Amino acid sequence: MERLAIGDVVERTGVAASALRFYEEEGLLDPDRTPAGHRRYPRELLRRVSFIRAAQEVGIPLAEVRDALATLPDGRTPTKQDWARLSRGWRARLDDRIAALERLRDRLDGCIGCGCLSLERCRIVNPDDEAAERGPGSRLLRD
Amino acid sequence: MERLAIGDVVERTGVAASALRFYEEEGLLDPDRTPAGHRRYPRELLRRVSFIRAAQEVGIPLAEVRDALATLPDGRTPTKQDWARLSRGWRARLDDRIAALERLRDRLDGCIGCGCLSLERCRIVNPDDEAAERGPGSRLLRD
DNA sequence: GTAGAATCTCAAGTAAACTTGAGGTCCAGT
DNA sequence: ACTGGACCTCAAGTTTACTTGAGATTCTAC
Repeated sequence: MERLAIGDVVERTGVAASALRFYEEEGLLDPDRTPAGHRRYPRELLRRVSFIRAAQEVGIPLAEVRDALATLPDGRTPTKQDWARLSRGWRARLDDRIAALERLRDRLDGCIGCGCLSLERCRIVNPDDEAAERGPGSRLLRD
Repeated sequence: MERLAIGDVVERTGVAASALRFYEEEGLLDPDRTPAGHRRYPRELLRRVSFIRAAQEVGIPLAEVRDALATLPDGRTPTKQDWARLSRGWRARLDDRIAALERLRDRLDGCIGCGCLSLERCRIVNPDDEAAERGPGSRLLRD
């Protein structure tokens, strides 16, 4: 069984058939077809599916995932190095998101203490501790 | 200026007027009205707006924010303790999300090393290191 | 060789969180 | 008094990521 039917891919990946078809429509996957038109997924495509789903967990939109996948060589099966390259850029995104949430959490800690969320004083609402009345007006959560 | 016009709220919070009206429609805000029907936001509502936007940053859907806000006492202006209570439950959510992203990152580190995303061996794709061929089939990213 | 499962395409629907537009009203300054 | 900007409502549109349904075909097993 070198090339899997869509149902097999559903079973192995947990990704719904409708989603697989959708990814194909969006240019993220391009399975072979049987003469009758049924999709056949070479095993290497499972790797793509995994990449797509994992990227989604990190919060990367499909359009960007498509662009990333488009940088894979066409013609040959991607190598470990190819995947590693994609994963590296992706790890940076993860770090950014984690850092942002941690900043938010730290500010929140201050707020639990004061219970305020006050425009003038609260650190989560007004991180820069900017005076509310002067300057261009305090914009909340500008981060 | 005890009760702000919608434009003032936009200026102070950076939240679009259309979004403020939307939040109202969804039951998250309930500003007063002038006799002519123009919205007037008491300053305390700015705190709600801040809470809503901050919650959004943490990834909490509006429906849940509405439910949280609904637990605030109606009749009296929420106290510091009220806000602190909401913030605490909210901090737990943040911790969960951070932890999930960190787990993902750690697994990703292994994958950058191996460059694989292989169904059988990759830690990000198959966290439990389950043999792919036996059992109910390896479900990816089940986490 | 036929029933039932699996698959196909294409169109439309869903959910969240807003935005945009049309058409009309209200208010502040000159 | 009048003009321009701010505001109003209500309906419809947008984006992302899919799901659902209808109607037709194909494959698998008995």
